[in-house]
Amino acid sequence: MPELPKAYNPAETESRIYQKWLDSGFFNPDNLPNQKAQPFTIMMPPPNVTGTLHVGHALFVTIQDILIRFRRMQGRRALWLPGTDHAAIATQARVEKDLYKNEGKTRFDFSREEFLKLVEKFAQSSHDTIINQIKRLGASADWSREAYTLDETRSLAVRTAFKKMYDDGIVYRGARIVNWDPKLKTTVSDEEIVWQEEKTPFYYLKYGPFTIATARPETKFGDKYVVMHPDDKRYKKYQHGDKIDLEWINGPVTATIIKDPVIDMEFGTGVMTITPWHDAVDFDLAERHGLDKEQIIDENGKLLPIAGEFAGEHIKKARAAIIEKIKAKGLLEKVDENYTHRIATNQRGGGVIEPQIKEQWFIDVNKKFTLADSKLKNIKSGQKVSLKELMKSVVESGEIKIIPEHFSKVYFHWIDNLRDWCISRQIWYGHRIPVWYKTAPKGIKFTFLRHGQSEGNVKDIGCGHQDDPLTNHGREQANKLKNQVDAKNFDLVFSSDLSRATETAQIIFGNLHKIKFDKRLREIDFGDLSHKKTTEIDKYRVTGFPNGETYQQVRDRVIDFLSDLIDKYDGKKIAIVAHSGVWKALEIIFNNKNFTEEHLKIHAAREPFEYLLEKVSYVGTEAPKGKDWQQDPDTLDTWFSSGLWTFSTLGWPEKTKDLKTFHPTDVMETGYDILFFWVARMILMTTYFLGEIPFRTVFLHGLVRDKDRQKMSKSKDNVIDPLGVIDTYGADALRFALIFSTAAGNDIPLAEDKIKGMKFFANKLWNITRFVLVKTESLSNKKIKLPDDKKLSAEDKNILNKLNATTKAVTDNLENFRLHEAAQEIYQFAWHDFADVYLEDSKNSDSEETKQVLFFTLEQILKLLHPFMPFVTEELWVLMGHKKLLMIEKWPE
RNA sequence: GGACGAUUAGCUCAGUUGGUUAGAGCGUUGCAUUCACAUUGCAAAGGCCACUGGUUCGAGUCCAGUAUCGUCCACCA
Repeated sequence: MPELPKAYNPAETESRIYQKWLDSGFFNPDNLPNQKAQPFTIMMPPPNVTGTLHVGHALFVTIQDILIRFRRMQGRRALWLPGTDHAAIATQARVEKDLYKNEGKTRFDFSREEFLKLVEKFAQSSHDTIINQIKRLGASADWSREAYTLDETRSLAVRTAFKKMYDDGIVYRGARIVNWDPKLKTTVSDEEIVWQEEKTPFYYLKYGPFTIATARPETKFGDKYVVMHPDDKRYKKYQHGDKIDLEWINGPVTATIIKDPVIDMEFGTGVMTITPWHDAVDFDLAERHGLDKEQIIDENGKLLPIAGEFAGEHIKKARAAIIEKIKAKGLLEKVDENYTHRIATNQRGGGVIEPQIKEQWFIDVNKKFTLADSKLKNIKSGQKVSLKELMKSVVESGEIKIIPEHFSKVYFHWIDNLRDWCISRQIWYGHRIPVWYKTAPKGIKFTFLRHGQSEGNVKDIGCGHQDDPLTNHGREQANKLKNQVDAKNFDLVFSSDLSRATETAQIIFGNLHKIKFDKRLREIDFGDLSHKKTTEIDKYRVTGFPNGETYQQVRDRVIDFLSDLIDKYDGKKIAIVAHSGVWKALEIIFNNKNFTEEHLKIHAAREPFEYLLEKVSYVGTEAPKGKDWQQDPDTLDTWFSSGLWTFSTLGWPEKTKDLKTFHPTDVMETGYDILFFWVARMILMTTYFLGEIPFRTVFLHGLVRDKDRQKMSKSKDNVIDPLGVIDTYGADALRFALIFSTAAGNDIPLAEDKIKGMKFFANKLWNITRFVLVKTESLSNKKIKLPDDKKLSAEDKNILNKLNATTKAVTDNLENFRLHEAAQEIYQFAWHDFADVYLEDSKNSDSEETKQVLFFTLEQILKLLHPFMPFVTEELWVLMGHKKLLMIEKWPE
């Protein structure tokens, strides 16, 4: 037997062992011995490609690797699928920061393509770094399946997802108040905002007979509503809707009194004016009362012409001058210099958020839709549900278990307060929104003329068959229309069929125009649904139309037709003679609208109806054919693609074997700080798209802090660099220190002493093995079988009993996610029961049984410890003479 | 303002469904050293389990309240 060094050397061992594992192929579940075994899946939370490994990564890698290695040894087909996240805003902000620091440039000094190349280059090198660092921790992940949120498969998943949500009316475009970052020039989600305390002067201004208080006088130019609580006795004499003329910053304005209970009577004077364009509360209030909204500040944070002489100035700089003017006009009553309030800033890049009303894409969390195919416990296939209800249901039913349990409450609370999710971002790096627009620069003026009634069967479609000629009554209707329109005004006339519509058109236009017939127009048919309810009609978007067509088929045809018109007839006036179903289709589609009562009224009428077509939009997974289509410049919130992670990584939307085998996944292990950002979004996306849960257990870990419970930060100089730690103490020591003695969900204080202690433990194992090997050298039969009970000494029995108890405890604790307890059990047994006691006693015994118990017990210890300290255990396993890898040894029972 | 946690040895933390004498790591003190390991071993000191009540045969554990600390969410015109 070769002489072993006196101390374990992790640096020499780890890379060699890792390569051995890689060569074995067992990280890939397809290569594991038992292909019929139950799978066990964990999707790795993809680290951002923004930087290098920190202890947070080390923690999640450790926990997940422990779970995976444990289950793999239990014989499960364990898949740990790794990947990285493009982290749109974070990555772009990082590159922009470097660019500005090194070259003094902004992204607007480059073309979109040039800039993206820079970001991609950075992302690629950052990716390589972080992946190699994760490997150094011993991660037994299946690198052959590695995914990236921005790679081709994942991008297709994103586009497919967007399109389906759009088709279901879940994704919509709307003008709403959003968090606008003037610095990065993008919207930011509610979750990405951090609040900072700021001491600022608080101005009391005279607003006619009232005094209003504000910290932001620069937003007040357009204020023309003054709001107070309906129960406020001080302002009893003013009625809701009263108008008052008063002198304001840039001259006289007429103010309107609004009474609303949202006002806090105790705060300030109990009266405020509102700025709906730049404040979420004011926006809601304005929406409630139907008030005007006016933009004061532009996208760069500069004042607009409404500010008069201050127009064009940046709000920060303008404030002092504005206050001077207010003072000069005698409108300043007093100033409170000791006022603190909180300002919203962007977590990434730190710009001060200036709310704006902007056209953005949203996910509607309250809209009911039909979940066609549900495998969920409390939701039946075909049931109508909202995303909120879905998200709640799967946790309430216990299908998804959150550990520690109290986070369920936090989760429910969050859902109750959830607003529609703004998913569009005005940055460049990320998934571009799969919507294309074709614009008609001059616009096409449509006039819709409903054709007269025809003969034939009047079934549920009220106007008969489209190939039937007009009735006498139909001719009367056509003549009536003729008197209502001036035929000379039109450049072009389309009819939707060759019979009654063409006949109607001929009556109206005579020989003035050649009547064009377009087959696509004829085939566009939403039916005459005037007599139905809107909810019934809207259903067709999901279930298809009475004639068997899907909404998407009809829509694509309409878009194709309109796109052709834009190519050929921009600036023209076109009359379309058709039945109401056609018009409805056109209008609804090019405006991206749901059916409304308003549509029904219009289409029930027989009067000509005008519409200006300026733009048509197409939503699809690929760009539409034809010229001049412009893709939406916005990108998607990074969490949109992350939300698809558990199934996009398995190849969705293709129906892959992997998807069938490994989904739903077993465990989602991540930090509690991204429960809302990510975990909730995965539940939303997966239940919606797959009708099943993304994972059975959510296992949340805490934040790693320093020994004094302080957050690690560069400025405090208390950052523990995991790579430095690995170099000094070994990956096993770091892993063990991270999970030892900290319960799930709690923050983890990590001191260097703790890691050092764990290195001692690895070394202890090394020397235990050295001793056992020397002691058992004479054992001829290395295939140990437990000796008969009768021959065993009291010491032998005692240690075997303890081993048995430890094995049970470790297994039980691992199965129930009590990793820290499992670690302590095995630590205690290996060191204080086995080494301190039994091993010492064994020095006085030379019996065959003792040697066998020594050898057997050590084997079991290495197995139990392998998930926690994979490197040293694997190395010792080999030194004990085993040919097969420890990583696929059978877990002790 | 709302929600959720925490309070156990000098320090950092465990303690699963209530059940004998409350545990670990580090630190402290004493002893040991040709021994697999000084990156060690043996031993010891150190706790009114925040406080006050309650439920129970029995409470660190369950309930109510108080205090202190922390986290998250909303929001301050």
